[in-house]
Order: sequence, then structure tokens, then C-alpha cells
Amino acid sequence: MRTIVESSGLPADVYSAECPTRQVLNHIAGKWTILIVDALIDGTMRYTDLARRVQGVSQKMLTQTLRQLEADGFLTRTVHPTIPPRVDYDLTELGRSLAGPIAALREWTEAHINEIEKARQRASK
Amino acid sequence: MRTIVESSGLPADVYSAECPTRQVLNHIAGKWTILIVDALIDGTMRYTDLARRVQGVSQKMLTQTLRQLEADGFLTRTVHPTIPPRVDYDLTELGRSLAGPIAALREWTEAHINEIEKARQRASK
DNA sequence: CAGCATCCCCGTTGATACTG
DNA sequence: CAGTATCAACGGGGATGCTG
Repeated sequence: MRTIVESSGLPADVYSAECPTRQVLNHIAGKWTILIVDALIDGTMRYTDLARRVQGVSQKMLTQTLRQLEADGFLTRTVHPTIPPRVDYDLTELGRSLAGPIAALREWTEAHINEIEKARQRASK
Repeated sequence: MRTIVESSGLPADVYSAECPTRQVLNHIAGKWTILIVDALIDGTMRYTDLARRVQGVSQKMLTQTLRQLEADGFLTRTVHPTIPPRVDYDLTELGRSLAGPIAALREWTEAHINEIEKARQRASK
């Protein structure tokens, strides 16, 4: 089934450098996107929850990635005007539909890590 | 089902910065990896085939990504000692098992591009 | 054809400090 | 708590030229 991109009238094609799908794919393939979306599958997380869960991410990249995901419509950002402040992040319906394929990728990686490490050892000889 | 990483004895966990799965996930999330693996689903491709198919990739990044994928055991590189030279790239069994989740991601992107562009327009107002 | 080597830029990322 | 601001560094990535 072939999608027509409404903004251009052309068929969606990630292989085309100019197709908007390419940019979206690059967002999804960002260093932190997969981990963040995957972390939100089980429900709402606060900023600090995510920072603790996604080990190694800096504040800057966490914020930056979250804003990008929000702009793409994958998650919502809810600010509670309390003191101290509290911000909740939740997947949108669109985000949840993306979370499936993303979880599959995470699971694949975890399931095949031993096979990959063996291949690497063979390659380094 | 929980995988134990043989090299460390610890459970596989992409959320841990030190887990080898994290590095593999970062490879998969590389700017060109998804497109290249996806392009190989239908079978053998030569270097120039890939360069033409994956629009926008430079020779350097194409070569670099192919070598990384080879080292990870996702594809094989077969050099035919002919003149002019000819090099075939094929997914390994491991690579084909990865291609499933990757194709799902590409298909998701192409299927939802219009919804995403609408979200972006709302975000930019 | 299928690359490797080199130069070099600039965008991404990280560290650090500060704030409502 | 949940960021923002700023600076510095690193390496991803492109352009060009050359080769077996």
C-alpha cells in the first residue's frame, strides 16, 4: 500500500533524499529516540524519571529529543504549575503506534546480542 | 524472555550505557543503516546499486556503514576478482532477521507521514 | 567498478553553570 | 524539579583527488 504525501503529491519514499519521510526516519533513528519512546510504552514518565531510566543521556539531549518528539506529534508534554514544577510525558496515539516497531527493534537487539558479539570476534581476527 | 550477555554475565539491557546492546542499537540507529539493510531485503546488491538506491549517501558513508554492518555480522561482502571489479552485498541470516523490524519501521514512517506533517504544522503555530 | 586517502568544516554532543 | 544558557570539543560527514 502506497502513501501519497499530501504536501508534495508524490509517493512516500524514504530512499528519496528530499522526501519528508527521510527526515522523519532520521529523527526516529536518532541516538536517543528509540530509548525514550520505548521507555514511555508503560505509561507516563516525568523528566527525571526519563533521565534516570535512559542512562548516559545528558540533560541537553534529553530535552532536545523530547521537544523534537513533541513537534513530530509522538508525545505530549504536560506542565503542572506546582512548586516544585512537574512535567509529564506521554505517548500520543501516533506515538503508541510507533512504539510497537521500536520495541521490536529493542527486543531484537537484546535477543541477538550474543550472536552479534561472536560475529565481531570473528571479524576482528 | 531475558537474554544473558555471555561476555559480561549480565542481563541484556539497552537502557544501561555500558551494555553492549546499547552500542549495537546505536549502530542500527545510524543515519544510513536502516536504509541500507532495508535495500538488501530483496536480495544481492552491488556497491553502485546501493549508492544509486540510497539517495544522498556519500561514498565515504556508504563504505563506512557497509563495513560496520559486515563487522556486526549483518551482511557479507563478496569480491569477484574480475575486471572491472565487482562486489556483492548480501544480508546474512542474522541480517535478514533484523530486516523484519527495520522494514516495519520504514513502512510505519511511510504510512504515517501525513499525520506527522499535520502535527508539525500544529506545533509550528 | 569499487573503493581508499586526505582535508576540513560545522553540527551534534557533552560539561558546566545558572534559574524560575 | 525541570529545565535554559553558554562554551568547548569531538567526530560525523562532505568534497575532492587518486588507484588496483
